[in-house]
Amino acid sequence: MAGLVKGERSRRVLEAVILEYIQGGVPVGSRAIAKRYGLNVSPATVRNVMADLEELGLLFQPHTSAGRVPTDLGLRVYIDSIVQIQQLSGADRERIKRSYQGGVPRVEDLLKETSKVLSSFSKQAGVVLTPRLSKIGFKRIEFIRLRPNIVMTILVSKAGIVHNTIVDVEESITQDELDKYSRYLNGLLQDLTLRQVKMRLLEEMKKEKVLFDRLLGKALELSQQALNENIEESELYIGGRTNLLDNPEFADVEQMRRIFNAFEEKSKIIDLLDKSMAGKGVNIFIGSESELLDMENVSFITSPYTSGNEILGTLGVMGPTRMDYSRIIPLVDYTAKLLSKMLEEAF
Amino acid sequence: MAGLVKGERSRRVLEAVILEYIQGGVPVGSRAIAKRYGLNVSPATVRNVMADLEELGLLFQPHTSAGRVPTDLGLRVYIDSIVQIQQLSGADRERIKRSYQGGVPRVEDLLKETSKVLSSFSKQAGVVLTPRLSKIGFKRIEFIRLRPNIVMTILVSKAGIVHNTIVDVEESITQDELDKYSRYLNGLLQDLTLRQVKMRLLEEMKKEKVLFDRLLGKALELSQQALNENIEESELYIGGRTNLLDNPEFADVEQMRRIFNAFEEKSKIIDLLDKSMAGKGVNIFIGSESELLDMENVSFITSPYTSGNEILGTLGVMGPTRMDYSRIIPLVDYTAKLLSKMLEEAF
DNA sequence: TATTAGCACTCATCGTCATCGAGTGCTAAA
DNA sequence: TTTAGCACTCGATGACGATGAGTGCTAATA
Repeated sequence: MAGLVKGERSRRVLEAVILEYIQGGVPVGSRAIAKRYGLNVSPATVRNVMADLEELGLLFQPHTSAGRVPTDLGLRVYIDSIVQIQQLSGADRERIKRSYQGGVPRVEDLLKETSKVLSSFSKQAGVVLTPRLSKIGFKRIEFIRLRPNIVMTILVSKAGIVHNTIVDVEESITQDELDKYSRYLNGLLQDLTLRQVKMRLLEEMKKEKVLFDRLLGKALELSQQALNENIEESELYIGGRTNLLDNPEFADVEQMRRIFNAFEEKSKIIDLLDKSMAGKGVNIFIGSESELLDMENVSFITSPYTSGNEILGTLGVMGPTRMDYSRIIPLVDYTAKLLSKMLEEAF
Repeated sequence: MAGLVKGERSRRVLEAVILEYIQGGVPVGSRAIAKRYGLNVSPATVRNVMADLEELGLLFQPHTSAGRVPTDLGLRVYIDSIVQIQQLSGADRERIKRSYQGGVPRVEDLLKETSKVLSSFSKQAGVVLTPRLSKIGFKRIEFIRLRPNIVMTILVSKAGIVHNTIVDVEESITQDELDKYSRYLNGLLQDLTLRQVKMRLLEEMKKEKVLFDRLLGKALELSQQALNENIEESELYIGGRTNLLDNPEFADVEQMRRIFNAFEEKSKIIDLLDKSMAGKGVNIFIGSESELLDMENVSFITSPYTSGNEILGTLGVMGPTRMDYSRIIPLVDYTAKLLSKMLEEAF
């Protein structure tokens, strides 16, 4: 796709149109480009180039006498082969780091804060997909008897993620019994991920001795139930939703409704971010490319974050396709790396 | 204020204007009211009455040749002394109950679900303020050593609300030690509310024996820290934000921005709901009455919910001042009672 | 005296129409 | 190959009049 645009000048013009469009949000004409951007050619020449670019599907003309607007494809080409991503300035990095001040935070708070950091530095919405429970390392399980036959299970991960469930048991159990269960399980499950824990529990349940050891059986059953639901699911933190309202292209209510519906549903955005977990480094979905969402004009810039070698989740920025990619791409990249580093310490 | 409106007919007219306005959202004229609402008077008479009501500040005329619109004061009079709140129909009650299907939920899920129920039945936004931690009953405390000098504390309430904090300790502690602490505290603190727990801890720390018992001292200190923050704060669940986008009066972006900013900030709405915790039964804030919010045209219909005799939090519906009060008031009322009943079982 | 019919008046809304100007494509000259 | 020149397109803007819903006032009526 990089070879799609033939000459240096065409590339310059495409870049100019996009930069101008990103800044102004209105179709951009040949004059403006010829004047600024020091191409040293006349508007007429620019017009010719633009006509070529339009034929290639990179630019688009809303109506005959209007300027040009980049298409999603045009943005794609620009991002893949024209724009050069510079590093974030040292000052910016410092400012981002400073946003995470304070003592040792809980992982959830760290992630929530990250969504805010992303949004405030991008002036768009920041999104952070939490790690799936199945990926986190087991630390401890507790059972607490809330009512005679209602037990709360609390799972704590190595990194300090807490997850609780309510289990309905058929016969009433005493707290003493429950304490025994948890002591037993805490010994058995050290140093596994929750996914491994789940499998381990299944293995154990098959062993013969379970048949003879009621304690064991019950403990296994209970924890199995606690793990049964949604350990493969992630949560989504969204920061700075209202920033999106400042984008003039979202001024009409219909568009806004779609976006805020997606915020409320979350599942669609989660699916999209899930996808981006596979690829390393920064990932970009431009407008219609993310078919999942019935949202035209919306782009995502995402990056997975890790701890050690394990990919835990994804974070990113959501904004209009007309977004300052050259600024936000390094922002997302840096934030992901910073978060990964902070998590490395915690996990 | 009830006596503000002199005659029966005036009241009927005020009611008619409000009903018509709630339905249509546009200024309502004398003809429409004379025709429907069987007043058996001519439009001219209605006009005279309307002029009187305007003088009283209950109606308002956007411009000379337009119909009338109720003012916030007009709505207040209507709600306080005209509208009669009927019971929710049995069918509606059934439908609401059915929304809470499924097994024993966690309290948080129950509250979150409630915000959704409120929004879906009102077609507006539903809000639920969670109980302050300080009000809930202590069940259990656990300490977990995440890293040598980082300890996670987990508080569990009787009703199964889980709250965790991270505490930074100066010298490293073993898990065994921590287990001793928690055993000790769990014995000490049974059957207190968290507020009482906090005070109890302070008392204990003053006793002489603490000076001689290092274990004791450390345990107290640790739990004290865990309780230090935000046990007087509440969380806010908001359901059905996007419903508000359907209200034509919020079509303009500026208004929308204000509202969604409030959703993101939350603190203003929390303050407002906090206020309504004092009054028993349904509470109504009409437009400018809730000066806290810089939101014209927004009303809140709220009600506290309880468990036993204790007021735990508030729930309600947030919508345009032009809202179907006669339907939503009983909805909020019933939902608060239903939730209270469900919580009574849990607490 | 309270109500109502009648009527002139007001004013937001809507469609029409002309103007304006940014931007284009094309042609011919450089 | 580039560019100056020019006719053309078309959305945006604003003026204008027609429309009609709704009013307030006055005089007639019950």
